[in-house]
Amino acid sequence: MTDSNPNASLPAPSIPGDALPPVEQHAQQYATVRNAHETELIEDYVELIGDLLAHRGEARAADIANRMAVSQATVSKMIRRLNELELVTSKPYRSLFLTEAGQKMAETSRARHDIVLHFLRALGVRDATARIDAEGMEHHVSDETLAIMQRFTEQQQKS
Amino acid sequence: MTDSNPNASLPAPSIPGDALPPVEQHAQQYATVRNAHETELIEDYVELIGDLLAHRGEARAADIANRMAVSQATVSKMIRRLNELELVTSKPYRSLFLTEAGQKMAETSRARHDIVLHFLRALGVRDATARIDAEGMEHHVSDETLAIMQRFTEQQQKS
DNA sequence: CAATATTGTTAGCCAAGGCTAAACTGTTTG
DNA sequence: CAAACAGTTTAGCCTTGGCTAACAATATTG
Ligand SMILES: [Mn+2]
Ligand SMILES: [Mn+2]
Ligand SMILES: [Mn+2]
Ligand SMILES: [Mn+2]
Repeated sequence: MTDSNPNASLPAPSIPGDALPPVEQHAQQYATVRNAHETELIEDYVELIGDLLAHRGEARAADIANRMAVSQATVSKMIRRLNELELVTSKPYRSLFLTEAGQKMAETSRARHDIVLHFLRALGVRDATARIDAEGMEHHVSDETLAIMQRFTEQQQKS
Repeated sequence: MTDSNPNASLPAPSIPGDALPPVEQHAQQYATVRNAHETELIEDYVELIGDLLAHRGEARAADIANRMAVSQATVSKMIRRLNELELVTSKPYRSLFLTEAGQKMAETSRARHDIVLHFLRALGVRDATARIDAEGMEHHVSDETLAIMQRFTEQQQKS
């Protein structure tokens, strides 16, 4: 479990900027990222479906495919998964709806996404860039950081 | 390519917080994230190998497995891929080295990672949290945002 | 220097998330 | 109302990134 370092007496090659974190902490970093990637896409689907329902009144597979730039087959397969996870309900060839759990996830995801987006804009990032960065960053921001981002944005607006 | 909205005369359901972005822009958001996810793991491996070489003098598969909390088989398979991509050179049962291209990628990734990490700390995020968040966020931060983060950190340090 | 422990590789499995092509359903329109 | 069109599903393929189990090579140590 510890690093193999059979020859610690070798000269330290070049000055290391920062030391490596302890193995357990380092491992936690990567594990958390892998974890986030497991739910990331699910969250984006559910969030998008929620937005389509709110703004358009319905969520069709074709709209999702267009907005995600993905084939309709891919969306169809994903919808089956969302159904199995009981996040959406759907009848064949019909529009989609969110379950209770789905609505909750959509709301949470949307809120987090907005905090990150507004934070980036408050930082001075151009809108188009902020939107792109937020889409990826949102899934990797802890609650702690999220709270700090929100505070920062509010402060910015008061000035 | 446009949204299907066969009944635009329906009453807009609830007040939408923010409008949906235009389809093309929205699609770009998701496409950029998918793109980042293709190179993310490669970058983390190369960066870690570079760090191990710098701080430990050698990069062994077992160290990578421990630090990433992943099986040795997974690492071994990945190393074959990195070899094919000509990012590392390796002889069976021996330590790893980075090619020219690999060193360049390691340097770039490390620099980006550090900017994000230092930014989060400057924002007031606790170190352990900042490290975890940075590991995921680094792959989703545009050059524009990166530059702004760097400036912010420098400003912070001057006060 | 032989036995043991550690490290690395290979084979074979699995799930996720893409794709295309083909078939099917539902809607619009001549 | 039949035909054409648009939307949806299914089947089958591929790559990535995990895993375990079995085996092979190297390193350590009694
Ligand atoms: Mn997202
Ligand atoms: Mn990500
Ligand atoms: Mn990194
Ligand atoms: Mn990373």
